[in-house]
Amino acid sequence: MRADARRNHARLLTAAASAFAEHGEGASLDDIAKRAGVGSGTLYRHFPTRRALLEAAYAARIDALAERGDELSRSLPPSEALTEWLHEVCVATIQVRGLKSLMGSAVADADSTPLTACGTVVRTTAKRLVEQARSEGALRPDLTPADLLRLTHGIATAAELGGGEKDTRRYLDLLLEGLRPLC
Amino acid sequence: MRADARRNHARLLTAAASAFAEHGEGASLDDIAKRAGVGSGTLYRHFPTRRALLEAAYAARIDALAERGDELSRSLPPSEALTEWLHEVCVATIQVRGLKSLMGSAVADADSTPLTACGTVVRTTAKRLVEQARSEGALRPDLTPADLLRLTHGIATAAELGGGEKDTRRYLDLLLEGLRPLC
DNA sequence: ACCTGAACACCGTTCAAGT
DNA sequence: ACCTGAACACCGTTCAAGT
Repeated sequence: MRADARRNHARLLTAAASAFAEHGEGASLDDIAKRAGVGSGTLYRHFPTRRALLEAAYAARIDALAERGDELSRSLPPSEALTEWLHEVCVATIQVRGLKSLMGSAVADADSTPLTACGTVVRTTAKRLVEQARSEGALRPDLTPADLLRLTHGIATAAELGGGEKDTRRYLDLLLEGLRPLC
Repeated sequence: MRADARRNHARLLTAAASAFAEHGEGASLDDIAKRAGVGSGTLYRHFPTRRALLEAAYAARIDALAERGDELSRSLPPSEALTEWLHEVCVATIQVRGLKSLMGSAVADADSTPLTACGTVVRTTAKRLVEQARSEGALRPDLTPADLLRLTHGIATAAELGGGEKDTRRYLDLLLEGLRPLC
């Protein structure tokens, strides 16, 4: 990769991050190219689709979420670790502007949407946490990690329609009540 | 209202309905005006915002949903009537193209989004069904009708990310499990 | 090998002119 | 009172020309 290409790539990423933060996932691509000081063609060369740019812009945030999953599974009992991690996914979905649609397609059915890098990372973490909670008998056996991620995304959507971040815990707890094995 | 105005209004509504069905809520307004055989200014005169047009295009569908709520509350025990109605809301949200964002803003917090006609109708029906289920002791007392509508919208979102309509029942049942009073 | 930016297509929105 | 459609602004996307 040529030096100027590498530099443009980096400038596009920072420009994209701030534009998405300001205007959400629909931010103008032309504006992003301008902020980065490159021609619009250069943006398309590096990131052929809006999704590719979104994915790249939030890769670090997604990795941080995966890292948090590992931390939680080390420091808490399995079922609490899972609960807490799903809550953090909810909060990130709501409060990080532009992340929502990316998370949505990351947890969508793999047959209908091609699996994204973000999807792989998030599913891997979910899988580990779910398996640990299940082996403790804290989770219905008929739920896949993908089910849980989708339901959590739904809860984030619901909380966003309500009071925002302050409803995430309450709504998630209601859901998780239904996910426990029947008593 | 002048005769041609009334005619244009009607033509715009049918054109909008088919365009939204084909291309979702983002359908081109210019294309809708063309299909209706009117100038674009006429569309804006009748429906100043995209939301106003969406609202008008789906008014009948929303009224039908309210009507179903009344039928269900007459023919089923309160808690089943509520469950069944919420399921029908889910199914409509997923399968009627373009309806989703309208339903979303209909159940959003009234402080952040001005209450729509669709919101009023849907909330009124939810309120009656929730009150009947609650008086039977079948529902947590800390849940408002708005909470339930938001959670249901979240469930529809989750099901859409998964297998579509075939997951609505399963996901909704999981949620409703958590909404029952603690045993 | 990579970049630039003009060019094209498309869309939303407004408004002067028309009936 | 209502309609028309040209005009403007804005955006996504491509690609010939340039280094």
